[in-house]
Amino acid sequence: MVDSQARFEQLITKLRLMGFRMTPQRMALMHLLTISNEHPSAARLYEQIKAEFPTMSLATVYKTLDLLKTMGDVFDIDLPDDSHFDAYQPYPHLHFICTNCQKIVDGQLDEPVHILVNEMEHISGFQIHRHKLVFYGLCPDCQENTQ
Amino acid sequence: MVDSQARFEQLITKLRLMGFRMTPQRMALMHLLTISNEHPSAARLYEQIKAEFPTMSLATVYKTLDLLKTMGDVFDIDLPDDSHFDAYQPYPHLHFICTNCQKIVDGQLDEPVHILVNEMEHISGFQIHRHKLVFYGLCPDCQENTQ
DNA sequence: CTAACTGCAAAAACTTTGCACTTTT
DNA sequence: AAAAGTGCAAAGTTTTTGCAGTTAG
Repeated sequence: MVDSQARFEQLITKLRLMGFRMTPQRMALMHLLTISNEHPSAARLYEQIKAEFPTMSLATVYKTLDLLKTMGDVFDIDLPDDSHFDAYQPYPHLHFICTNCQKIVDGQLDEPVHILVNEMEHISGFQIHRHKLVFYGLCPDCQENTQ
Repeated sequence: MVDSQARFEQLITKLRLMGFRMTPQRMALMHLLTISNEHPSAARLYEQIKAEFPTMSLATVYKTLDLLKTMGDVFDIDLPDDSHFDAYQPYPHLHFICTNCQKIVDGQLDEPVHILVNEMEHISGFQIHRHKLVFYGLCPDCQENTQ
């Protein structure tokens, strides 16, 4: 277990260094995010903070989450943009998403993934039926163009 | 490459067998989904179909997507429900989501994942910075209770 | 003191739903 | 002919935005 208090303070230090102000609202949200193992929705975060902090607003939750996302300290389990559908393919597959040009590329599944899934079933005790593997990074084109 | 025409026909057969009717709107949507490698949003699907099929409605796109999702032939790259945030943790990690009780459980990353990521970088040519690994299935509790 | 942040309320974006009409079987 | 599906329009959700007022630095 990682010391969440330490992570919390580390985050605060980082934001201060970057010139952001430390408001009680931000503190509360960051504390909640670092201290808990849950994966709350924006609305749930709002409710929890509001309980001990009646002046908190949903808009501020969103604004702060945006800030943290931009800085890479928080991320959605969802994709950043809108929903993208993927038709069934007879083989399970995975996705590469370029963080520069937003391109989504399909990948094939092979040996290492099967090994991974088996291992994960073993570790988690879950009966795994489906999985979603997404890798973010620079695609070959964008690697060239940003050099 | 898999024969997408075959997948298309396979899907149609499956739906017919299950007693669903084959409307031109459904055909068009299913064709689009199986034929392309893209990962379109609902709105984009709607636009594309509407171009050659002016009577298509967004509502029908959603209804059909729901149907296909329920049958497991299409899935969102996003999570089914609302966004859930995850605070930065100094170590990258993965998630197990129970498809019965919706519980989200964190997992640790270890050897097999590092191997996987290296392999994926190699295969895709992407410079991978981040990844999202989500496994869906029945958690231990729900495995018991559904037996 | 002033630039940044909050919180309201209004707007935008996305998805779902009800119901009369149409179409598949 | 009957059951299922469509499409409209309205409602529900979630997220974003503008701006006046407040506050951290």
